[in-house]
Amino acid sequence: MKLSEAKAQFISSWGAFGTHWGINRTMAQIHALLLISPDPLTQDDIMEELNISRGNVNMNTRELISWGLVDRVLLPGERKEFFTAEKDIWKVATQIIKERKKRELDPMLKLLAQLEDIEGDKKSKEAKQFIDTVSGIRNFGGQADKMLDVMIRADESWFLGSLLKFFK
Amino acid sequence: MKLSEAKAQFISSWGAFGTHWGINRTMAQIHALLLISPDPLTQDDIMEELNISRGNVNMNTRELISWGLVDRVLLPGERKEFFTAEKDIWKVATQIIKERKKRELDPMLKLLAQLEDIEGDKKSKEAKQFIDTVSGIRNFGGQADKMLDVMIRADESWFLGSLLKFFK
DNA sequence: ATTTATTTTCAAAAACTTTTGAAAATTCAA
DNA sequence: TTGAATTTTCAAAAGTTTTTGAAAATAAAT
Repeated sequence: MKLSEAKAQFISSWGAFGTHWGINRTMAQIHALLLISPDPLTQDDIMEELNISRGNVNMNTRELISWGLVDRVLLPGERKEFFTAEKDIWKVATQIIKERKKRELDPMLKLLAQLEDIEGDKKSKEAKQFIDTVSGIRNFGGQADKMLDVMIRADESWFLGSLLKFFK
Repeated sequence: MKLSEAKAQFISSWGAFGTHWGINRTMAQIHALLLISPDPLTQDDIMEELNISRGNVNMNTRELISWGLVDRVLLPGERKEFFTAEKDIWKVATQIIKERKKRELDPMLKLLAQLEDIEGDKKSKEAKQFIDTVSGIRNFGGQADKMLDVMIRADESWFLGSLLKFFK
């Protein structure tokens, strides 16, 4: 496979996979493009490479920045802004986990805590199943939360090394 | 909070969270409803509880069944089909991980393997960064894949117990 | 074999999300 | 300042996904 072909494939697939991960297609494509670009790119570079509008690039680069996956860089002597992506995949994964935990898991656990104490008859079959389900999810979520906290704080080599030993 | 109110909240939030996890809103709501229902429900029960059409219930229950999260049950003496959800949250999580691994991670790793061997000059800055990025993702994904395999096979108590010791 | 209950299908409608592009705002240099 | 380059915004258009509901198919009872 030629490099140009492989690049196009990578960008398009990363985009498709992104949609399964709560990230929209274009955002994931821009991310993919920046991941394989050795040097920072401008808005215009991205527009041209991916054939998308200026507004679209602007909106999605900002979203990538808010996810902590992309940085704006200013090159000396250049008027335009450049964008560059974190290349270390462990850091990328850690950052995504951190954001999703904050945006999804933490609010869910907060809500479940509230739902657990309901008024009135807790002896009915209905109430029992409700409380059981909610507390089951809350427990599980709590464990996951702790585990992710450790992962986020962990150093890559320490973590992967230990995990491999653990699962060997 | 009253039970009815808490139930409605749970269903609606589970639906909202589902959308972040590659499951559509209604599918997640039906799942939530079944999770908190002590007894199996019919298509009509679900239609009524969630105010959605028959076609919608039919489509989404089938999808839930294909994810292995819901079962069709036939109650003796009843003409209609009933639906029931697996209530053990560890099994639910395991099942979701298994399906997503199959649907997303495995195909991605397969593709990345193909992209790694490109023709021609592998010394250019462009080619180097591309190969680096792809192999980085592939490595990371490979580790994740192994780890998830172990998790899927693991028994809850063994797994959570060990993990807690490990992360204490 | 016919009727009745139930489930499935799927085309069209509704709802939702993403993209565009041109105008407004901002930034920088002369 | 003023003007050119660049970035941002956002309403409307395009695209995508989900939902509906009625007709077709299937299954069960009489």
